Amino acid sequence: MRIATYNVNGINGRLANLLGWLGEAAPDIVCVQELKAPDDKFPGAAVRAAGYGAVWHGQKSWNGVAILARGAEPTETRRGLPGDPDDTHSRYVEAAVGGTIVGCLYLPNGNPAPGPKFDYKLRWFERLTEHAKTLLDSGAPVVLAGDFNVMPTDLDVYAPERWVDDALFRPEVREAYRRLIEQGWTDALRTLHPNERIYTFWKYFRNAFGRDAGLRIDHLLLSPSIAGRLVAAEVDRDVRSRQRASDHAPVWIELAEANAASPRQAQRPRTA
DNA sequence: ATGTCAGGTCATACCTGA
Repeated sequence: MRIATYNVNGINGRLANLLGWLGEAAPDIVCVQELKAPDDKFPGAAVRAAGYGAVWHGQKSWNGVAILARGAEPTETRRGLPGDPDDTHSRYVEAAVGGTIVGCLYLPNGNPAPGPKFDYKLRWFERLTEHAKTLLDSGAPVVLAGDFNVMPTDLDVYAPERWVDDALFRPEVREAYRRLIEQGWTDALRTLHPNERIYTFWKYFRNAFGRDAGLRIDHLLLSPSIAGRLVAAEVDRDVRSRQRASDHAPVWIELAEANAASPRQAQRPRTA
């Protein structure tokens, strides 16, 4: 089973790009961020025609998240994080797909820092971490995927010294990410590629992609009950080079099939 | 500071967020 996360940066403006990639990569589940469209402007018919069921939580102009499932209808289990009824941003949607709980998130950018936007980012991160603990405690197989807007370490930034005061890299934010991981989550890409420079985002400015001046900010986190099934994790870099591309590339993981006969299966992938 | 996008509007040229 392949699960991807892709910040599309406008699902309608870049629909052809998204559909092209879906057709080639055929991921089983896709977490999409930055729809930049209200619920009634989500291109549900086109997504369905591509073979995907979907749940979405849209918003006019900004934010917006969706979960796509190939040949299946995701069952929505939550929209919006608990902990702040006054939060109007559409940044979290969660669904069950074939026994796996998928949380799709778009963590606030937080710039400029310091400031109210940065405060909101830190509060949102805290709410995410609290909810993540609840998910872990359930024991269910969970994937938390999306645009976290945080580079976890120096290895995840082309020029760390230039980003130390940025909301995506300030110590408070890296610390928040570390606390989340330490609950027991597995950062899929970093686990399979511990020493590689891997980026998922390149700014549109100054030929950032051409210079490979990138950031790793899109992450897939696995609960312990599913982490043992991780067999691959990659970035579809080529997608970033295309016409009308998002500034993010899709990131995907491959999970070995769960043993249908024993739902509480082993923590390690089975070998032939 | 620079740069590039997409979406939205007191619209055909700006503004914002990223």
